[in-house]
Amino acid sequence: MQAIEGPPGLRERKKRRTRDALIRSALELFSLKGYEGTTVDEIAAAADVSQRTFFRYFTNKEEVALSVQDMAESRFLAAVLERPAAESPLTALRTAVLASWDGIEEAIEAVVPLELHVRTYRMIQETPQLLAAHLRRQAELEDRLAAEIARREGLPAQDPRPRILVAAFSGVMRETSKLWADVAGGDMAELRGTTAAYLDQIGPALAENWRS
Amino acid sequence: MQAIEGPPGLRERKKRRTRDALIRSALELFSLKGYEGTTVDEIAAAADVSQRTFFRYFTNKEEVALSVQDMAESRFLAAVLERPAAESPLTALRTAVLASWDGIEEAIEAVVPLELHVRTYRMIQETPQLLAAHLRRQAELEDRLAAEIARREGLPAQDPRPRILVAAFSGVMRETSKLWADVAGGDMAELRGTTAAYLDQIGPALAENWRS
DNA sequence: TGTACATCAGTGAACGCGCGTTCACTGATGTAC
DNA sequence: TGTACATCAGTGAACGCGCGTTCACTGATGTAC
Repeated sequence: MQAIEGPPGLRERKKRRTRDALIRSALELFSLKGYEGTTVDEIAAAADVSQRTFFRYFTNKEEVALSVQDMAESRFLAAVLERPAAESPLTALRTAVLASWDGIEEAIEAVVPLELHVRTYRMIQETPQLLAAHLRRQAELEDRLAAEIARREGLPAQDPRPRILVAAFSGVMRETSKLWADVAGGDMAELRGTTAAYLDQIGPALAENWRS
Repeated sequence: MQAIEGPPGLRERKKRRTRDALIRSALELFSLKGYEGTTVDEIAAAADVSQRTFFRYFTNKEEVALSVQDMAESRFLAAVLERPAAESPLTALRTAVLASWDGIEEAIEAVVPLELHVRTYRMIQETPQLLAAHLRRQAELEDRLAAEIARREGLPAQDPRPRILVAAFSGVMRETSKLWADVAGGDMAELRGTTAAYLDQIGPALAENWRS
């Protein structure tokens, strides 16, 4: 029997609040004192819970740093799963990522100020341990995306095309995300524009001669 | 005045031997007891030096695990720098990677048995912390490759094509490397074949319709 | 509406552990004359 | 070939530190009747 999700009870709402408080406290402290300069104990204290409780919500310190980022990636994956089978693989990825950005600012703001999230994104890029963890998660996402595309297209697991496509696509996303945080200062409209422009460059980038 | 590299003296040769001994001891222990199950003290003891000495050669435990892999990547980067400017970007990458594999088995064997290197490669893929560190280094390599291609082609820094090309290319390399370690059991001839075949799939992978 | 019980979020305190660093030092290798 | 000095790889011992875990427990929320 599958439990139908009703409105969350008091217990669930309190959990959500505790979790959000931990994330907010963590990102603020990271922004202030750096990732390595912040201890788990400090985060817990700032969120007014015990250190023990921190570890009930996050299995390690990395996880809280990447939690908002993670949410954005889950939305993207969910959006891909919803694309109609008629769309070509690249079109599906493209429309999915744009769709996943609808309402994302509100979703983030429900947890942390958008501006703090942008600062956190920059911090991830600059902190070797976090960048490494982030890239590993991205690689996991790429695996799932490639599997989904193979499924949609009815391809055998060893066909290389889904993985190659996803790698090129993800490369574009990595670059545009960096521009979004560093140059555009977190402006989503600009991110949409840059992403569309960069995706259009995939074909030319793989052409033999760039000077034609 | 640039010091011309003469043949290495006794001191240099001993350093090289100490370093190689540390790598060999480390990879063997990792293979035997896992990365996290092996301490730096054990590695140093197995190589018959003090723990203090270990940290003169490697800034941290990750670095020794990835050292052989690192060598292969340096060779690739060096090979790219040697490609004639007349070659198109994708051709340059392709010929460079194949060239960098000439004699690589001997270069690896000079440090550790090839078979141990293959087992290490698999271990890296399976150990979250190492995979993360490895992907971060790959990302750094991608940055340098993209910069070199932009330079060759005389492109402004913000042109997205070098980065997109390098991302797609690196995606192929990641996949074929995994196949090399997991399926081909470290056979370089097979790696060459798979890589060539996969690179030929880049174009088709980015085509709109895969069923044509 | 009230009672009895089950669930489970949060606690407090303590701890093991290995990484990476710091100190002042020794002795082998390299170099100059 | 020998002496005097400079360089630098390696040592030994000790330590600070924070992460992540373990224990037995409390009290708030949820549920059944």
